[in-house]
Amino acid sequence: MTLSDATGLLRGAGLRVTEPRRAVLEALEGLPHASADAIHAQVVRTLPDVSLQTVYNVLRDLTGSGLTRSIEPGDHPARYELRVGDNHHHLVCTRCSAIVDVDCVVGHAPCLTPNESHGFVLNEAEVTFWGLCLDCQAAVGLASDPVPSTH
Amino acid sequence: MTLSDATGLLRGAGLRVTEPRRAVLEALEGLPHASADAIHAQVVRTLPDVSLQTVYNVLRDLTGSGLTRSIEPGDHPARYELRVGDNHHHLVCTRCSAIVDVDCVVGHAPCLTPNESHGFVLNEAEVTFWGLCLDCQAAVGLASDPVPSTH
DNA sequence: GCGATTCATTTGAATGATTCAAAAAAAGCG
DNA sequence: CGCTTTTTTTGAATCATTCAAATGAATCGC
Repeated sequence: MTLSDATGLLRGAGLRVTEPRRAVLEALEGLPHASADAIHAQVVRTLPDVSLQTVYNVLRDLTGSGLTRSIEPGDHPARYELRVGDNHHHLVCTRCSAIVDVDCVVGHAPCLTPNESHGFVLNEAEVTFWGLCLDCQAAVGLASDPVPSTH
Repeated sequence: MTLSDATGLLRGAGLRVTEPRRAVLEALEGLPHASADAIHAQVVRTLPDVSLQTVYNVLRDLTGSGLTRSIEPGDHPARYELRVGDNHHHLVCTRCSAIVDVDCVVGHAPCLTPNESHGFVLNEAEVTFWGLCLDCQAAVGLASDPVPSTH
């Protein structure tokens, strides 16, 4: 993300342009699905005085303005992403917490309409797929079966 | 839930039968989707000395044994339910946090298979529907439009 | 460009859900 | 009934997140 991209996004959202805000946007480009803590760690590499509290403030404002989206998988700390407005979903690794995006299945909006809505007016269907990522499959395989079996 | 039901469930799961454990099972029958705190409040009505810590311990053990399931919608505290093993999903009210069950759409397992699994081996698809429950629709309507419009 | 006003950031502390740890009590086995 | 293992209690710790007051910076009108 270029400096002017971030500036334009902030202006467009009616937010003041500040260094911490630009830095958080830039960090999120390189670290999709990062936690506040991880974003902070990245931001302080260029702006050493930015506090974690500021990162929380910035993420609150960005999310409130629709520039970022927060996801809260299970009991993990919240993660943030730049990809907004396309209602995509997530794969979460149960072992290492890696997260990757998955597009919503197109054609029949599969999960947006439950059988019975019990009178609820729905505005979002959130889908989280839990499983083992490739790396963790390998790691678990090694741990439980260090010598590849030939059977 | 009768006393012998709870006892049988615990025995069947290989867990020792204790009063707090039976009381938590009974509480969950009357309070589906209750938080640890809410379960505790119910349990102490019959067993005043049971601590919140014990409720957490019990819920950990019950969930570990498959007698209960925990759900963690967004940043809400965890909720617990007796209904296990049928992979149902939940409607959560964004205003009052009410939760109701919805069955998985039958016939085509809609959400269990994303388009691309990115190499993940999946073992669960969790679907959370966010919206306004009936009561909160009424309450919001009243607040924003106290005199029903005739237009 | 400059100053006033509004909004952002910092610092330090508080909160709330949950977990850890050690000691006391109870469950289940023989 | 007594022994061993597991559970419960008590009290404190942890972690992500939020609150609040004071300082500092960004924008608007001139």
